[in-house]
Amino acid sequence: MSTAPTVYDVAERSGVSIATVSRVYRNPDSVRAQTRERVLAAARDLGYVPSGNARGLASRSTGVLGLCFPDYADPDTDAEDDDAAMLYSDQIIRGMERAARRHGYALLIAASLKGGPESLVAKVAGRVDGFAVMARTVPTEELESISRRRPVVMLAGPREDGDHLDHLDHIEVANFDGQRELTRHLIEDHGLRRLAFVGSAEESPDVEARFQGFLAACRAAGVDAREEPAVRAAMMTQAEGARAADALCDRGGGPPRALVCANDQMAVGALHALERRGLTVPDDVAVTGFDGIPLGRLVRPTLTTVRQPMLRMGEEAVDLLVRRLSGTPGADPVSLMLPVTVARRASCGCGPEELTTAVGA
Amino acid sequence: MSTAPTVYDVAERSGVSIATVSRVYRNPDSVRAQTRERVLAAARDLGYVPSGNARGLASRSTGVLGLCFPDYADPDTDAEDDDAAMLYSDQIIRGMERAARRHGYALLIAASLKGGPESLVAKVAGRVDGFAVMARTVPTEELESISRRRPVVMLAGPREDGDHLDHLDHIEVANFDGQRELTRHLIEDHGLRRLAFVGSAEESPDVEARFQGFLAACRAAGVDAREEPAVRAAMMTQAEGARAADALCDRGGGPPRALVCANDQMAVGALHALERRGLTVPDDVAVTGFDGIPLGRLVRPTLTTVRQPMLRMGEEAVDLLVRRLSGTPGADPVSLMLPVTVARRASCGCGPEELTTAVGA
DNA sequence: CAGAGTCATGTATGCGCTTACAGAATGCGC
DNA sequence: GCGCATTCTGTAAGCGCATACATGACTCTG
Repeated sequence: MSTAPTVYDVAERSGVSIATVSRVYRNPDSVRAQTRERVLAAARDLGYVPSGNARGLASRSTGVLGLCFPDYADPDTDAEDDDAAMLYSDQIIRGMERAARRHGYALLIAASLKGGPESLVAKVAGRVDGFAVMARTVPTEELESISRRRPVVMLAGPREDGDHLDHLDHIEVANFDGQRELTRHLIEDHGLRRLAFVGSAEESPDVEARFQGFLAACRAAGVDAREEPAVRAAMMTQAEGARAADALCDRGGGPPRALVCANDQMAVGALHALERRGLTVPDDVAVTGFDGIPLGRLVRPTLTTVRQPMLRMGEEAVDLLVRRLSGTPGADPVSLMLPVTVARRASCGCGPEELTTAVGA
Repeated sequence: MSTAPTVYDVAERSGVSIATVSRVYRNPDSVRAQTRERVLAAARDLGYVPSGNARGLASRSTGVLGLCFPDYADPDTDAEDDDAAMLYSDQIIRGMERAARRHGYALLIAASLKGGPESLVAKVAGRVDGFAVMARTVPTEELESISRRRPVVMLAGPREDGDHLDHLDHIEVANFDGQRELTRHLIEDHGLRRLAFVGSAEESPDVEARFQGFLAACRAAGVDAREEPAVRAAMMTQAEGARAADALCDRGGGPPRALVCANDQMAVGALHALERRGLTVPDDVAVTGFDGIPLGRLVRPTLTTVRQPMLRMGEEAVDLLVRRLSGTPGADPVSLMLPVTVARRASCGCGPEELTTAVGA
């Protein structure tokens, strides 16, 4: 790995100036064909690759978009089973990559490190033309500051009214409507009335919106529901989901008729916990999730859930960024709400076939 | 998005020199605490984010690793069904991202564009400290030239002996052993003897290795097998898999007893085609794939296949790159072969439970 | 209180490229 | 063969940061 060749080396070897070398790459038509060939030949001989850093520095743009996502890795997931490890952040990545490619951008991705958040921001924000952030990955204050200088779109986190982030674009999904429809289904179509919502201890606007949807459906049907989630899991993982299910079963009055979990991972954990206790899903207890991760179709019974359009969210994010980058700077912040799909599978008593209903937005 | 603030702005605002500002970020301990605070405060006020480009230029390293992968998007896949769209490149991405994060790197990803290959290389190679390439994503000649100046690891493509690429690290999976074991299983455990291999028209070392494994198993069992794949699909997609299955059924002598497909997508296509013809899998015709994509477990009958350890491949790739970046330059090229897992599911006559056997390496 | 030793900070240069701008070639009509 | 419009190419000035080196402010010792 000797020192990499630069424009100077190529220029010298082909007997032109560095400006001409640069032109060959940036604007080929502005160089006479014969000269161009000489330059390209020299570049080939030397193994020349233009430095993205220098190029970016000089031209003030990188041609790269970024994505910061939380480290959702669920340590409970069987490491051997790659499929199950695919979470929905992967789908956002794929969606963004596709859209970015269409627009001629590459994609830089980084999960939040526990190490100082500066590292995340430095790694991503400093190297891209614009980026998307999954909610609560980066401290609000930092985002606020960064988003003043370059386009940022917030994913899956509802706009937090009144705070300083209300000037950045953001994309969310119909958490409320989806959860309400799913809950309505449990109540009206399956006749369940003792429902328990499994939320999370961490403050999450998504989870809160889902809980409100749950409450709305309960109220609409005249079902008694406490104003607080029945359980708040410490983390939204399988282990915590299992623990939550156990806790609910051990409470006075026996297990509820349905566990409405705020995400799929917890729901899968709950499924396992109930099975261990000898309870049958959905006959003894129905279980539902939220997200639509692939694992939900692999478990038995298959998991009834609300599917988020993650691929599309990634694509929309890129489209927004690109629009910002090429558009008028002062444009008003955009807020998208994407519809979700209620997927009724076996764990609520439907199935084995999957039935779906689009909801929201 | 007015002009982004720079070290100069921060320096001025906090009454220090730009060198001190730089030190605050690069080497905080070398600056007096009081000064540091002043600088950080100014940075915060201004919304300062260090330019990755300038940093990279000056320090000659980016802290970013890259991945180039082919555009595997299968247009046949139902766009609504995000799960099914997850291919194994996604798993490599995830594996690389995880490992990269552990080592303090971010990950830049780009699928090959049809547009001039220069774009791919310029986008990725020029912006990273090292990168992985999925086989045949980048023209050999270009790779050859680039890999002289920075670490490159080739994924899933067997070393091509005798060509100029034999000096770069590479990671492959046990294509031969996996396909041989799977074929042996069909012949010996299910007693099938009329097998047809569905290969691909494009030249692919992976597919070739798989075919050789197939042949080896046939020979070992005294089964008559032609020396050429029974069909070479134009592309390795569902549509082409279906077409291949139809072609085989229409040949004289009726359908074979087993379709051994070179990848999962074609196998899924074949499944559909056979169903349309009123043939039952596995009773009339057994079908097998290769890769282990999530979709394989979602189709009915579930797909017997050879699972590649993609997550691990991504992780190993990053480990290799990091080692190269920190190690002695002249070290010999490394070649890893990762074991695969034969997953026996319903489409070969096993199942409904999945049975697995590790093979190779 | 001078001189040596530390630590904190400033000065100056270059990383490899893009891009005005200026200058050299070339072509055209007359 | 001259003048002028067109190409084409070279010159030079940064882009924002890291860092070697120089400088200045102190502390400590004798």
